[in-house]
Amino acid sequence: MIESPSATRRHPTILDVASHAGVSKSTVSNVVRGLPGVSEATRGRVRLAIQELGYRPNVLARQLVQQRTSILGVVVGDLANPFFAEMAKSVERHAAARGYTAMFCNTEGDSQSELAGVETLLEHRVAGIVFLAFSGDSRTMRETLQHQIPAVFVSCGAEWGDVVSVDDEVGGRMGTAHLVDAGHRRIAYLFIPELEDQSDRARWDGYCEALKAAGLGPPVRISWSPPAEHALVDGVDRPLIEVFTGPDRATGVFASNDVAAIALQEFADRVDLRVPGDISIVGFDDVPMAGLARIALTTIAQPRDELARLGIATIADRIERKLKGPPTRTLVDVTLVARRSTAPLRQA
Amino acid sequence: MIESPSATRRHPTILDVASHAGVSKSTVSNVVRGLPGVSEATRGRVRLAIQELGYRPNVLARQLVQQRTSILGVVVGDLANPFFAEMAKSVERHAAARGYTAMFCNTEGDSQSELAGVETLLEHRVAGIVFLAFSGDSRTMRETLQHQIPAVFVSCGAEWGDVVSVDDEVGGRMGTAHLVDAGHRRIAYLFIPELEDQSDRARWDGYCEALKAAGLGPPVRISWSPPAEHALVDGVDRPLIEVFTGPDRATGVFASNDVAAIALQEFADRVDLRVPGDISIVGFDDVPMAGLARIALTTIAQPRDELARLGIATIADRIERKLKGPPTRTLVDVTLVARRSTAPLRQA
DNA sequence: CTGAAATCCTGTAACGTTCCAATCTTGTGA
DNA sequence: TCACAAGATTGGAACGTTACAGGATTTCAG
Repeated sequence: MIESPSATRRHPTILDVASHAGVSKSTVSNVVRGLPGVSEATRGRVRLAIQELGYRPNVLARQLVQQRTSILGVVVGDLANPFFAEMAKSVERHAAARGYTAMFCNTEGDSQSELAGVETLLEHRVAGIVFLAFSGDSRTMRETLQHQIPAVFVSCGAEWGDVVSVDDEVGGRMGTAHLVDAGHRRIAYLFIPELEDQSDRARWDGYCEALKAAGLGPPVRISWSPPAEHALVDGVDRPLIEVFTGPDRATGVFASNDVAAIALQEFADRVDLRVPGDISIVGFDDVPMAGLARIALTTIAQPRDELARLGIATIADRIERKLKGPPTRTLVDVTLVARRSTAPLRQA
Repeated sequence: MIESPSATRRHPTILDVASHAGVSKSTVSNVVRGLPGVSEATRGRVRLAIQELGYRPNVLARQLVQQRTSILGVVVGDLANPFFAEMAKSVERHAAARGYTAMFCNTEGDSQSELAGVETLLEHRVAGIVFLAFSGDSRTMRETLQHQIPAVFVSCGAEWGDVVSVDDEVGGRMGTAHLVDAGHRRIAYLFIPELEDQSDRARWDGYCEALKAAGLGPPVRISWSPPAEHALVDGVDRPLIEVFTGPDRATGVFASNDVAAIALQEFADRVDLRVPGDISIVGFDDVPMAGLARIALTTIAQPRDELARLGIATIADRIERKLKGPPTRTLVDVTLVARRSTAPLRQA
């Protein structure tokens, strides 16, 4: 079959199929959707016509008349971040399994572009929104709420809406306690301010509690923007290295996520601090990289696929009205994976 | 403003806005789209009504009548693979910058789900498809071609359509030559069969040429499915370790991508082979992880963001008919990043 | 035969936009 | 005061589908 190269032939519509098969468009529609009440003979003829014309239903038109789409918006903090990448992949798979198509939008943790992204999703009349990251910006939230579109927050807290997540506070406590048990007395908390969300704050709470429970303190908060050699330590700008060399130096660090933990490990390598010799590091998430022998990061593992599965199940049930009533809160368990980035404190 | 909690109020339409502002729907449409020919006074009234009702245009309806969407389908091999994750992020950003929304679909390198994904994208009447991975399956290709929808292949070859990519053959040659220059005489080629595409094959060609040019050979082909201790070496199933311990052992490996290279490095670490002491490894892609001090992988770097930018520019130009004529082929340069996974061959 | 039920099929009215030709204002110069 | 142009506004016809009420046709028991 030769076609004129530039003549962009229009898509055949249900009407073309109908006239080609000698039936009405309603019948074609019924065949396409596999509804009963069409004779085998007609069904065959219609299918043949569909084949011959290369007809493909126009989802747009369908969705317009049905007043609902099967698209799920997915808000991701940073697609290039391994944790989000894994989550995004799982979410996409589970969404597809339930008949939804995922539409991602990437927000550099920036509530400005988060808002723009949600706006775009709403214009596309997505059936619901899955937040894998949520800045907590209240306007976005209200926008969404106001339009009565289901939203689920997976692994990122929110005051409102269905939440599927690990118990971040417990995780924070476990990670910190692991360091305490190893004899560390001065333990810092590391996080990346750009990406901080409610989950991080809960992890911080867990960290504080664990410290308190062990009679240690006060908490030390290191906020670090990755490429920096300096960091904001408890609010004052300090060369990062001092945190681990001064008289009151920290020997343990609980990081609110693996990316931060690995970045710190990298920093330590560069300035000749030993991990775990000089610093023991505990991360959070258990990204695939953390399991490499050369990284060997002790971390708090989240069951990513399970979170994605539950998240999709929750929002799908909301959309399909199988789930009604007040927001639900589903928590799944976290586990500590001990690797070689932590060790008992060397006695001085 | 109190709303009944379960009554999912319908979205206001352009007609609601029109009657609320006391104008016709056409005028509202003109205001929304920012067309000229609307008096300032009316414009203001309409904007107010939009505000008050919380109107948001329905992209579906717009696209239906306009016969085109502003959605770009993006076919990704594996979102969790760091190379694809970075590319996906860049692609999304550049697409958004040109007014397009990206719709990803993940195909586990499996041409079955690639086909299904493309099918879904076509049903959504995407304006074009960006392939970040392409199995080369001819039916998919023909499906797409047949519907006259623009497609661009970014960093993955195809016999047909616009291609934006690095010169994989040159890359393969450079990577292999780096090992040759370091004195290695027996150099293997490592790849992951599940994800092999035309780019990989071009890299293989480059590898073979470099070997030939140096008077070395024959090529050794290791196909490896990640968690395995065994591998298909030149077609025969062998314990992977033998490749690096036998009498004719390989001392250098050129891997067709960083993920494979890092997996091999991990394997080497586990079985006590030293990198680069016993094996020198060169990867391809320069994923972020490769730059970590603990990984320090020598690799061929692709300018990912540039590829994404050019890819989006190409397909956008096709869609907007600024680019006509036969398929284009844009090549961008590749650079060797020497790190610590390669070293001169130890003299035995 | 007849009437009713079952089966198969169809036509019309949405859905929420954009496009376009036509109409209604207004302002201006003669 | 009028004719005319320019500007502002409008109504109706698409776009490709689904929903649904009803129209044919067939089947079958009485």
